[in-house]
Amino acid sequence: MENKTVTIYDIAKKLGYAPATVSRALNNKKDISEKTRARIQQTAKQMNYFPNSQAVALTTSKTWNIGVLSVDAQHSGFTHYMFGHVLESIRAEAENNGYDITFIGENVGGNETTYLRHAKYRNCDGVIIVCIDFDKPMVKELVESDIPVVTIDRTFDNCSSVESDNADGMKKIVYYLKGEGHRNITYFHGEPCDVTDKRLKAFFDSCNAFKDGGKCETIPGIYYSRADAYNKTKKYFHDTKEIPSAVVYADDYSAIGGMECIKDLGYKIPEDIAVIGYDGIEAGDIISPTLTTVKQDTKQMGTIAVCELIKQIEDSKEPIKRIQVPVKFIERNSSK
Amino acid sequence: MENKTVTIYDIAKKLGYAPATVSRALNNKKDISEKTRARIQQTAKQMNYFPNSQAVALTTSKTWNIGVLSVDAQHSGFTHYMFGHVLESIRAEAENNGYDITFIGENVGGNETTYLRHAKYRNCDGVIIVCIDFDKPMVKELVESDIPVVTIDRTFDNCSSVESDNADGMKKIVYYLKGEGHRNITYFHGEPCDVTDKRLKAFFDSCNAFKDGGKCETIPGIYYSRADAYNKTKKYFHDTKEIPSAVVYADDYSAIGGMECIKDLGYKIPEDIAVIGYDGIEAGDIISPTLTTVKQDTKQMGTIAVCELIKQIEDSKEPIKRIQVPVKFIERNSSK
DNA sequence: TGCATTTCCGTAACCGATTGCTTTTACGAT
DNA sequence: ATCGTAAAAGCAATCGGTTACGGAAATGCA
Repeated sequence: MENKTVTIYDIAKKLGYAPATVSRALNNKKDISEKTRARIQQTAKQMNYFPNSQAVALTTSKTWNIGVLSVDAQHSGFTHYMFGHVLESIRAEAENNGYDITFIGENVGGNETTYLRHAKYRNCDGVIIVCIDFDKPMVKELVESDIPVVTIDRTFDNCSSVESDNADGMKKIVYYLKGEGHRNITYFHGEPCDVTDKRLKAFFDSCNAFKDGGKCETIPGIYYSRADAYNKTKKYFHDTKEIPSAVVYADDYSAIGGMECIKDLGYKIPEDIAVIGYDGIEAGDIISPTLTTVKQDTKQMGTIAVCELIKQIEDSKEPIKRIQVPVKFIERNSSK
Repeated sequence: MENKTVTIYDIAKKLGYAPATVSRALNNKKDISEKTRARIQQTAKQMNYFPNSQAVALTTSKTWNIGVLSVDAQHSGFTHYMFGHVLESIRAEAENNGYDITFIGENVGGNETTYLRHAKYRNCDGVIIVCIDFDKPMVKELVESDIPVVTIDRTFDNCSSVESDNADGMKKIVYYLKGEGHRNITYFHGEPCDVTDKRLKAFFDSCNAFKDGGKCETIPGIYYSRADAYNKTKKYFHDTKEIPSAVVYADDYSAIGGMECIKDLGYKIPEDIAVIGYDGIEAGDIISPTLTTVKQDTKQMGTIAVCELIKQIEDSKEPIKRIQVPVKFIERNSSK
């Protein structure tokens, strides 16, 4: 087994060229004859040469590495439904473009750092941020740094963003329910954040667009918690004077928790109460009744984020963009 | 905004020392007085210095980076239930130990490479492999290289491995079913691979341990496919002469698909037929009836793999180990 | 006080590339 | 044959650190 890694010096020595010449040949630079270029490339291949990424990065200060900052409320990482799917899409698209990804964390080598320091330590060419708590000072520090950044589901003044069309998603839900004749709708929403704000606004705007005298209520809760949704629902149904005919949840997990409660309370879904979730998780199609929901296009979100970031990396004058990714309403049995 | 990154040369110049001295001070080396060490460390901190990882890696050839190779049959990446959870655990534990992770893929910079080349290109200190197709030549090449490797759910001669106790998991299932009085059991298993082989062997061994004249059958299929499980189940129930009283599936998703079919065929679960899955996905607790299953300890698996790998990295004489991670049987309503 | 050690720090080579500048070579024109 | 110019290749500095080696100063001990 050939254990020693071959460098451009080895190639140079073998062929009698200077290392610089080898470098030029391998990088398809000018100032080199076709003949030597071919010779060098060929020997490089046959010697199984590949560049040392650290050395390249040190001189060119380009690492072909993009940082990913992803923090959710429960710190579930990849196992978070939305983030996991977006991250997978990011990974795949990055790989297609020759980039590796590095997860940005709060500590490096055992001692704490900031996200920015971690990103700079690894010399990330750019960073994609997808997280709940964009208002954390550390996140802002990164966003405001000189590293190209693309954010997902949140906009900042100085960097591009990719957003799921949250307003439209909620609008689709409300218009659907109104179309089905529901007047009183209650929305159990998630933790306050950009996404939540947009959906809340769209919820009220859409409800108000119908002058049907219906009541639209919102109850605060947390994302991705069956238990929380169950408890909040129980309390709400106990306290409220007027039971709504339709309930919207922050996400599908919450919707599932909510449905459990609603069933336990003796209501029939969808006959007595229609239930709608958000996200489009697989389980929505498994449970009974199957769950009406809004599916976010996580694939697109990740792909677009990477493409935009690469543009920013390759051309610092690339204009900042706000990109909306469409969502899809999926009607299933929990609402009809 | 301070845009220029500070180097040890900046610190050296500012304090009037040689760069070498600064390096020694910051790395807590010998040959330096306590006084200067303190002075240098202090100024380094106040100048917001942090090392350039590429430069460090270039000289020390240690990158604090571990590669992760993870390929599943459907290429679902993080979104694969088992792998996603194991990967998250790996990521978290790596971070705790100061390592970043890099996903090893088949192409770098647009052109194809082997896993080994990718890992060497990034100079990974070590690699963790968790995948379906360990027999791929590229995987073998990596396993047999001089890079420390830890495999998950598969053993090789020359590297440590971490395995979920698949034999015990299946044994628990069979012994449970036998205890409940089931004699004929059919096992719809996944694609051929180490894991499948171990479970199959345990299935037969366990069944044979009971001399009750029961029939135990196995049907090949694929992992994580509701549709496949549905179809295989349908065909099996149609073809078989003797309907089994218990059915075991390769994983929980398959079990869910299987249950749909069984219900569609008019059988009651668990009264007519008991169903057991494998993995312990969240949905198993949501569907009805809730799914009896064997939960794999993905957290432990990832954590242990990282710890073992780091030991290998830090001491090349660290002995090779075979580590088994216990599983947990979870009895729910689909079997009782 | 003198000499042998330590202790502390600087010099310089090195890791593996890239690139501006210079030199050599080749070639066509005069 | 001479010169000018362009093409091809080499030289050497550089990126930001680490570390073997050597020298000076400080210390120990007699």
